[in-house]
Amino acid sequence: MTTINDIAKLAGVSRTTVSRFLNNSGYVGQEAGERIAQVINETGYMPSQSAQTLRTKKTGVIGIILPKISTETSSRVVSGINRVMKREGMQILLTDTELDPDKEIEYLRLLKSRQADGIILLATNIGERLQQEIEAFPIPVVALGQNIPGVPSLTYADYDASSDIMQLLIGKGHRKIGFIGVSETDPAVGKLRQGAYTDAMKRHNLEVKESWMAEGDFSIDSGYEAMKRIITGNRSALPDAVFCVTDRMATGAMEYLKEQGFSIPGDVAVAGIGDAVMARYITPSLTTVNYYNEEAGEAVGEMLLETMAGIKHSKKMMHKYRLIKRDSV
Amino acid sequence: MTTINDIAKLAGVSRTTVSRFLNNSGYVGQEAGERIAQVINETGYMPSQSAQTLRTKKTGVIGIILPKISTETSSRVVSGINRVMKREGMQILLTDTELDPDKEIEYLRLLKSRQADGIILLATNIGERLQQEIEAFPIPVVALGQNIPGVPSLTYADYDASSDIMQLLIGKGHRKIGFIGVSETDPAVGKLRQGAYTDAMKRHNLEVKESWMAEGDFSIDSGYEAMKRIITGNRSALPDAVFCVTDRMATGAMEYLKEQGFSIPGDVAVAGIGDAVMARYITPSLTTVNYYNEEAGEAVGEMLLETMAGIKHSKKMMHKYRLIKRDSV
DNA sequence: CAACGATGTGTAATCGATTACACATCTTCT
DNA sequence: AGAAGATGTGTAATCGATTACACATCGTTG
Repeated sequence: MTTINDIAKLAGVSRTTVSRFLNNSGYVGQEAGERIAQVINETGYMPSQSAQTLRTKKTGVIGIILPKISTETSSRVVSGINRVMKREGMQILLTDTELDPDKEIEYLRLLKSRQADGIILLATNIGERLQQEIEAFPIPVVALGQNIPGVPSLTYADYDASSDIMQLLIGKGHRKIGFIGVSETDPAVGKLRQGAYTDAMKRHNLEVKESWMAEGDFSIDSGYEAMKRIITGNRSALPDAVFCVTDRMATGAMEYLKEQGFSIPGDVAVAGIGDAVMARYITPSLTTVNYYNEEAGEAVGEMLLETMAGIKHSKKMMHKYRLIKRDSV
Repeated sequence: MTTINDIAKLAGVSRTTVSRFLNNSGYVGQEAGERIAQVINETGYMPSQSAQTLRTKKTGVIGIILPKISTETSSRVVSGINRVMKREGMQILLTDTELDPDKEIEYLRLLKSRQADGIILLATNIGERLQQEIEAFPIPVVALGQNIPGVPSLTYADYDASSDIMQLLIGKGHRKIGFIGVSETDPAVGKLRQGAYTDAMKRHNLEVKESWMAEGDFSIDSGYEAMKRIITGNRSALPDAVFCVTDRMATGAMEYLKEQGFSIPGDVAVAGIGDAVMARYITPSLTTVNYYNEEAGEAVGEMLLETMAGIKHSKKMMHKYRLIKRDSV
């Protein structure tokens, strides 16, 4: 590998001058500059990032901690983050916790040792230890999707969006509404969305039957199984609609309903959240909420940038969303 | 930030001993070791990656150059790569060319300056310049999906898989088979799959009508538009099947056909490639080919690891695939 | 024309780790 | 008992950049 010293030697100047040329700091003479430029071109020299980092403490890398790398939501968000980071000439270091909370801490530490300039955390469930770790953390951390106390967080409008879905369902005349959710250890998807469901039911004096509610784990299959449990457990009093907290689970639920010969939305209406690409192309097309994940990614990206620049950003902002009415309701 | 010097001071030893303790190289006394371990625990010290890299030339990071970050294929592949890299304690640096060939070179250079230990390249179209760049590249590069001369490459069985699809279509009695492809600048998806199509047609003495062929750009919409062009341009002699080179374009094509009241597969059969999640849940479910992208990711990962270890791996291997027969054919 | 600021370049310290080499003890073996 | 090896630790050079400081030259100004 060619180093700055090689360049200096070849161009007949000191490495100081080369460095000045590269960062255009200080003065560099016309002639010297040209010689350096030439040599750099010929050699294809690029400064060693690690040496630069060692001196400047800036890596130009931000870390993203994802619950799962290969989901539509993740990749949309990453894409958004990528856009703003690219603009700033920053790279992204990806890590994947596979839904294991211990790994969140592990990766936080790892990103510290890699001296990431900042970290974006897409947590699912947030524990005591996580918060403590971040508390004394030497590099800026921002969160997306979950509200983490003491951390600048950008959250989705989970409660409002879910309420809108419920409003739509009820507006269409549905009264016996079921619910397919996820574990309440997930504050946003688990708690908030379920809260919106029960609140809406109560507000309209509708009965919330325990047996109309089932829990999945985000997967399509778990939606299928949850729907099955609801149907088989309520032969005499079937719900006429089901609110699923993710599109994937809604897809599974629809799959089961279709298999059993139920018409959607005739017999049972189905709604989801997330606006997966799939949602538009399954039959019937799925009513859902679009969260603008990519924009959210851009937004946390900006948020992190500002936090890194020292701007106190601890106020959490809600992000816009859009209800998409299709044929499943 | 605490450094190795701080630890040394606190533990009352020299930084050499601390380093030896950390890497357990050389001897470290029982007592000294305990004191060091203690101090490290108390301080939460982690060695500076950049300093280590500067000395050892190893970053523990590999770069991935993707054509597009937010696609199902990309995220599956990345997930597979991630699995094997995690096992080796390596991190992943992601870059996204947004289908711009110039960026492939740009990112190659960038990853060089970041001293990635290796690079995995998912190229789409491969030019002269790219090859030259890699030729003299100081760090190991492997490719996935495209066969790049001089670079260890893992390619999918594009030709065979496409042939199987054609075989299936023809076996089902279809004779007037249309084709929705992508630009031939993409050797794998563009050329190979189209080659399999025309070869199969010729082998069976079937006419290949120019107007039955259309080109898209991977997007669902482009599949829709391509299908539209084929239908509107052939009112008198409609194809009775269409082979689409990706599931997304197949989805778009089906969408148009359904809109126009064609029955699938009754009037027109449709087949894709890729086994997108969606493929199983649209109606009718889409006949396609699963490429085991995640396993392919693991495989290139291993390939890169071996290349990094000095094992000459220039022989390209084909990866397995699986024909998935569903209801659209 | 002396003084001062602008311009151009070099010397050497520094960032935080690793590691070759040297040195001191302590065992163990003949 | 003396030599050879094992054990434990420290000194200092090194990796490739940035940057404070010093120095030289030149044009401008009062």
